[in-house]
Amino acid sequence: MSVTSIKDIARLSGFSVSTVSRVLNNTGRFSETTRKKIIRIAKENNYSQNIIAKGMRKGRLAIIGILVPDITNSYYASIVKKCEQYFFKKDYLTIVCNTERNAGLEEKYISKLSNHMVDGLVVISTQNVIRKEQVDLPTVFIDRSPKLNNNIITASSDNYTGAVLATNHLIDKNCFPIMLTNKDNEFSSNESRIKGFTETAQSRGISNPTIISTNTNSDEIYLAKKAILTQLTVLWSKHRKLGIFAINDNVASYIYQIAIEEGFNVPDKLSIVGFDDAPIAKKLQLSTIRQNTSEIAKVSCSNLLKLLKHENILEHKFTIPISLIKRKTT
Amino acid sequence: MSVTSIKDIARLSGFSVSTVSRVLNNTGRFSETTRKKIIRIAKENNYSQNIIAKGMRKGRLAIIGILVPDITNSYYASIVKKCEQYFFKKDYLTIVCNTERNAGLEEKYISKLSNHMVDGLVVISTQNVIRKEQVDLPTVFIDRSPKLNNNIITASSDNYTGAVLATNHLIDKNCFPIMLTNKDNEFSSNESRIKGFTETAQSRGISNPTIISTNTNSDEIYLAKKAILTQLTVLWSKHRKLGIFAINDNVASYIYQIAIEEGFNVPDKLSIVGFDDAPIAKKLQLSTIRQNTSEIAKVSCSNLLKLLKHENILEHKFTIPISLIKRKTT
DNA sequence: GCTATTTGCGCAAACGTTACCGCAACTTGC
DNA sequence: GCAAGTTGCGGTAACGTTTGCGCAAATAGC
Repeated sequence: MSVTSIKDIARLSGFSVSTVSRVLNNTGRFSETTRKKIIRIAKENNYSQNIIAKGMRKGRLAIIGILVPDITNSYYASIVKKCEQYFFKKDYLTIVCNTERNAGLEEKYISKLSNHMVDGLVVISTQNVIRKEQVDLPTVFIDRSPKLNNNIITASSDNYTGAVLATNHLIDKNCFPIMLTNKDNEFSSNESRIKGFTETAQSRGISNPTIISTNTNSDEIYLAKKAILTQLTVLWSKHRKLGIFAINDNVASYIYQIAIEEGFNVPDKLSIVGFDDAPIAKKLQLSTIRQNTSEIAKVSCSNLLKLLKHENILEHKFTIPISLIKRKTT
Repeated sequence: MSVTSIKDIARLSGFSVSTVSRVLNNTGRFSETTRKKIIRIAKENNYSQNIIAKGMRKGRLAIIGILVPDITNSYYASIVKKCEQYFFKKDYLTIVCNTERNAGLEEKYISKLSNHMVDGLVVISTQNVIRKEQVDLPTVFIDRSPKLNNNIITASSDNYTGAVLATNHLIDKNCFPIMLTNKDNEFSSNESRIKGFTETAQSRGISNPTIISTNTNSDEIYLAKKAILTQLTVLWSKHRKLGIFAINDNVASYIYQIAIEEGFNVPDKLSIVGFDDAPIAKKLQLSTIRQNTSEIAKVSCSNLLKLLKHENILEHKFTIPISLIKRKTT
C-alpha cells in the first residue's frame, strides 16, 4: 500500500527525517543500531520511496525515451527490446513511442518527453526532427546518416559493406545483380546500400547493374508485382541467372513468394539476398545480410549513458559490422 | 533549453507565481490582457512545465506501465503498439517492460514501477505475479484466465470459440483433427483452446482427436520434427487426410515448412490452421484464427483508464471475438 | 586532562508546481 | 448610492524528498 512517507518512518522510529533519509540511501553518517532500527521499521511499514519526490529533488526520473517508427517491425522491436533491457540493468526505465515516421507525432512525443520527463532519448530512423530534438535532450540516433551533423551521436550498421557483401555474393554465384529498393530513399542507410551495390558491380565489371525502386511497404509492394515481373523477363533475355538484392527481408520474402508462384527456380534461375535477418528470413531459409541489433543497441545505450554522466565520448559515429548469412536462396 | 521556471515568468511578467500558473493551466480567474502578456512572455522564454514538479503536486506522472513477455513477438508487439497509441491520445506515456516470463524480473519491474512511477499497469500473459501486483496498482490483465480472481479486470480473446472454429473448419474439410500445442500449458488460453478442440471433435463424432504437446519455442520446436513426423505417419495409416490446428502461426508455419520439405501435399493430404494471424501467416498464406489485437488493446486501455478515474466498471471479464481466416493451407 | 577530531544526528531550505484562501477593486441590482 | 456579488490577483502551504550546515557528544591523541 505504501501510503507511508519518510515522515511516518521518522515519527515511528523516533529519528529525524534526515536521518531516515540517510539510512535509506546509505549516505552520510549514522550508527549501526540506528540503521537497524530504521530499516526494520521501514520494512514493517512497507515503506518505499516516492519516486516523483525523489525525482523532483534530483532533477531526473531515470527514464529514457525511445522514438521508433513502429514496434511491430521485427528489426525495430529487436533493437528496442535490447535497449530496454540494457537500460533496465542500469536502473533506467524506458518509454516507447511509436512515431509512424510522422513528423507531427514525433514533435508531440518529443515535447511530452522534454521538461524532465526523460533523461535522454534514443531516436531510430527519423528524418527531420533533428532540429527539434537538439533543443533539449541528450540523444543518440540509430540508423541516421553520420554525415548529417558532427556533434550528435549516431549508431548504424555498416550498410555500405552489407551491400558489398550481398552484391559480391550474387556475382560470385554468376548472377546478374539487381537491387530492389525503396522508392522514397530519403534514408541514408538506403543511399549507402545503393552506393555499395553500384560500386561493387562496377568493380566486378558490371557497368549497368539494375536498380528497381518501388514502394516496399507491406501492403503496397503487392501492387508492384507486375512491374517487377516485366523487368525480370527483360533481363532474363540477356542473362541466364539473375540475383536480387532486396532492401529488407520482407521484400526478399515477397520476391521468393513470387518465384514460387511463377515457378522460377530459386536459386538456379533467380537468387535472392535480403537484409536484416528477420525471423521470416530464418523461417524461409533466405540468404540475407544480418544486422547486429544487439551491438547497435549496446553501442547506442552505453554512449547515451556516458552522455548523461558527462563522460568523455571518444567518438560520435559508430558503424556496426554486418555479416552475410548464406541460406537456400543463393 | 527551458531552464526557466514559473518563477522566472512571474518575475518577467510582473505577476505572481499563482497567476502565471492559473493562466498556463487555464484554471481560475484572470483577465484577458493578463493572459496575453503571460502567454507571450512564456513563449518568448521558451517556458514549459517541469513535469516532475507537476507530478509531485498532482501525485501522478501520467505514465502507464506495460509488462509484456517479449516485444519481439509480433502478437505482443501489436497489442503493445496499440495500447501505447491509445494511451498517448489520452495524454499518457507508456513504459514498456520485457519480462521474458521471468517471475524474478517481473517483480523487479513491478517494484520499480510502483511508488508513483506509473498510474496503472497492463500485464500481458504472466503467470504468478498476481499476488505482488495486487498490492499496489490499478491493473488490467491480458490473456489471463478470467476465472482466477473476481475483482481484477481481464481481457482476452475468445480462445474457446477460436478452437471451435478451427476444428470445425478442419472437419468440414474432411480432415482428421490434430492439435499441436505447448508442452507447458499453464496458460489458460491454451486450456480453453484444448477444450474447444476436444469438445468440437467429439460433437462431430470424433471421440479420439489427437493432441500433440511439444516445446513450441522458436528454437526448441526444431527438435520435435522427428517425433511429429512419426505421429503423422501413424495417423495417415488410418486417415486419408489430416488437419493440424497449431497453437500459433509460428508453429503452423513450421509444420508447413516440414510439409513442403517432405513433399506432403497441402492442403490435400495435410491441412493446417494456425492461430494469431501474425505477419508470417499472411506471407505464407496460412489459414489461421485471427486474434483481434486492436480490440483487445482498446478494451484493456479504456477500462484501465476508467479504473484510474474511479469510474464504474460495468464488467471485469472481457472476451474478445475471434475469427477464422481461410487461406491456402486448408 | 586538555585539545583536536570524528561520529551521530537534527534543522531547515530547496526542488517547481498547484490550489486554497483572502482581499481589494470593480460591477451589478434595485 | 448602498449592499451584494463578481473579478483579478497575490500570499502561502503543501507535495516527499535530499542535503548542506551546525552542534553536541563521543572518541582519539599526546
